Formats: sequence, C-alpha cells, structure tokens
Amino acid sequence: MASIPGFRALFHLHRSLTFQCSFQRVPVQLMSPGFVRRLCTVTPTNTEPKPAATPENESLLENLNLMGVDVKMVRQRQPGVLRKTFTNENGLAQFLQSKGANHSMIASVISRYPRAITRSVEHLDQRWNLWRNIFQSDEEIVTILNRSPESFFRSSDNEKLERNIAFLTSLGLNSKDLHRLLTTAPRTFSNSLELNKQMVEFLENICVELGGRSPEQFAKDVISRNLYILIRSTKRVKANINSLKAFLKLSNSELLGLLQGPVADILDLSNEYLKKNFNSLQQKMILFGCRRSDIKKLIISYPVVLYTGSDTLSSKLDCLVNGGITMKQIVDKPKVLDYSIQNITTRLEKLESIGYDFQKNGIGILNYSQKRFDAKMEKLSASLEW
DNA sequence: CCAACCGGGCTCTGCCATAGGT
DNA sequence: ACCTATGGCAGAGCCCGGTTGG
Repeated sequence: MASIPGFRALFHLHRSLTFQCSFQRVPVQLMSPGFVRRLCTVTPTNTEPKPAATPENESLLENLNLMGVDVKMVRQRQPGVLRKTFTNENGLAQFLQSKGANHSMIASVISRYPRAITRSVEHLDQRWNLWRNIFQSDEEIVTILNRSPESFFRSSDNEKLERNIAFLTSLGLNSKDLHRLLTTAPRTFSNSLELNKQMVEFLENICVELGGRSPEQFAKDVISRNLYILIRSTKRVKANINSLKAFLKLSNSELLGLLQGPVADILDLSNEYLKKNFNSLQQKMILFGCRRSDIKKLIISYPVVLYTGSDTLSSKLDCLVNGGITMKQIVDKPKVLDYSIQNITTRLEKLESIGYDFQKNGIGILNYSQKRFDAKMEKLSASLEW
C-alpha cells in the first residue's frame, strides 16, 4: 500500500521532467529536417539508406525505454509515432494504471499498438466510459485491452463509437449479447458504423432473397450465433454461404433455416479453408463407403465438423474407426467428434480394456463429460468383477 | 434412475494494404 | 512525402452439465 503513493510521486517527477525535455527539444527538431535535406542534395549518388526526413524524438525514446516498452517493435509497427513531437505516454500510463493495469501490461500495450500514446486523457476517459456502458467493471476492459490493444485504440473517433453502440443495441441484441460480442470480438466496436451496417444489411438481404419474412430477426440470430460475423467481410460470408449451398445442394428455404441455426457457426471461416475441409471430409467419407446423403446429414446436424482442420479431422475419424466405431454411428451421433483426439484415444483404450461393446451399447459414452465418464467407468469395472 | 438431448462456456489477434488527409 | 484510420486477411476446437424422457 505504502509503496503506491511513493511510486506515484516518482511518476509525477519523471513526467514533468520529460515534458520539460520535450519542450526544450522542439526548436532542435524543427531545424533538423532542413539540415538533413541539405545533406541529401549534396550527395545524390549516395546508395546508403536515406536518413528519415524527421528524426525520432529522443526524449520519447528514452521515456518509452524507461517504461519497458519494446521500442524495436514500435519502430517496426508504427514508426511515425516515434517521430512525433508531442505524445501522451505518461498520461496514458497513468490512466491505465488508475484502471488497474500493471506496468508490464502498459508496456506491452504500447509496444503492440504504439499509436495509443497519441490519445489524450480526455479522449481515453470518454472512450472508457463508452465501453463501460457494456462492461460492468474496469477489470474486464483491462483484460480485453491487454489481449487486444488494437481493438481499443485503433479508432480515434468516440462519436462514431457511440453511434456504433447505439446501432448494435437497436438490432435487438440484449445486453448479454452485447457483452459477449464485445468480449469475444472487440474489433466489432472499432469498425466504422457503416461497415457494421453493411453486414447487417447484407444479412437481411440474404434472408429476403431466400424467401424469409423477418430479415431483422434473421440478422440478429446469425450475429448472436456467430459473434465473429461483424468482423468479417461480406465477401467472405457470402462466399461461404454460396459454398455451403453448392456443397449440400440446398433449397432456399432449407438454407435459410440452417443459417439461423448452427450453420451460422462456420460462416466466418476463411473461404478456402472451408472448401478444403469440405472436400477432404467428402473424400474421406466416400472412402469409408458413405453416401452423399450421409455427408449432407453429418454437416447439417453438426456443421462445426467443417471447423476442424482437414488433417485433425481425418486423424480423429481414423482414431474412432480403428477403435471399432462405424461411420454410420458417427453420422448418427456426430457429437463424438467434439472431444480431442487425445481424449478419445484414452477413452477408447479404457473401454477396450473392459471389453466395451459399441455395437451393443452405442457410442454415447464417448461424449460424456469427464466426470460422468469416470463415474460410468467405475461402475462398469465394478460390475465386471462379479 | 439412467442415458440422451441440448445448449452454453471459453474465445480471436496481429499483421498488411491502401484511401485519404495534411 | 508521410501519416492515420480503416478494411481485410489467415489461422483453426474442446469441454461441461442442466434438463428431459423413457
């Protein structure tokens, strides 16, 4: 406790010194570009890399180093920031600290999104309050900010953010949805209002094209099912919808229904990835003797099967089949694909050791939670001893 | 009482390209 | 010429347990 005021005092002292340094350096910095240019014109054949037109702000560099910022990273990401005469790294640090961020977090945030230090404290305060409309605590915001500094800092327009929140609310997303949305895909709130509107309109149009009657509800359903939709391009979502329609030979009404359900979960995948996964799965299933209708059935009832990378999925299927489970059983109970290969392998071994018969007892036991599985195993083993 | 059904929780950034402003 | 703001991209699953129905 006692160390905090002490630290604050040091912080203030350092800050005021830095500001003084900055002001003293201003005339020097205003002079130097001309000086550099003169040098350049004298040696036009010079093949050395040209010195930057504006040099980096030395006191800023010093300050950032002191704060533990990775200046190399800053230079690589947003070099322009280092050439600015006036920056607000100390104000930012104090602000974030007051919200509960520690020093390494602050350094990391600046390293990853240097432009953060160009925002004024008033701006930060406003933005924070807007985020607080959705989050209950500062702590939650700090967590996200630390996870993705860019999401918080990339846009410098608080009014846009405000309109954006109003728009998302107007879609009928409840506060729980909004909270999930901002937690999961914080970039949504840094999108321009226009971009978010574009996606919503796109979804509404899809609904109408497919013969749906409540486009607003449709858009809302898709978004609340797949929180990543709003940070994807309409181009991507459109391509995926078309791919799915073609893969599965779906009618409009069939497609409409599916999109509002679990199929929405896979709409944000990258286009080629989705295609690749589909083709690979299809090939694999045909190899196992499945019919087209089986493939369709599996994907419709368990769309996230296409979320898994083709190699992983292929290994998982092999693992199940080698363990004595048929493709038909998998198609009927695709949830067995939920668990990791590691987990499945362990369970298959344990079940084999007690002679569990999947043909007789089904495969439901494979997607019990660990607790339930262990309890069941115990029971089965006990009954074997008699 | 048991297994099956079903939905939900966690969670997704960090980089590049470019239009447009100064 | 340089910078900021913004759009877009690739990347790639696992787990739990409340409720229901036989």
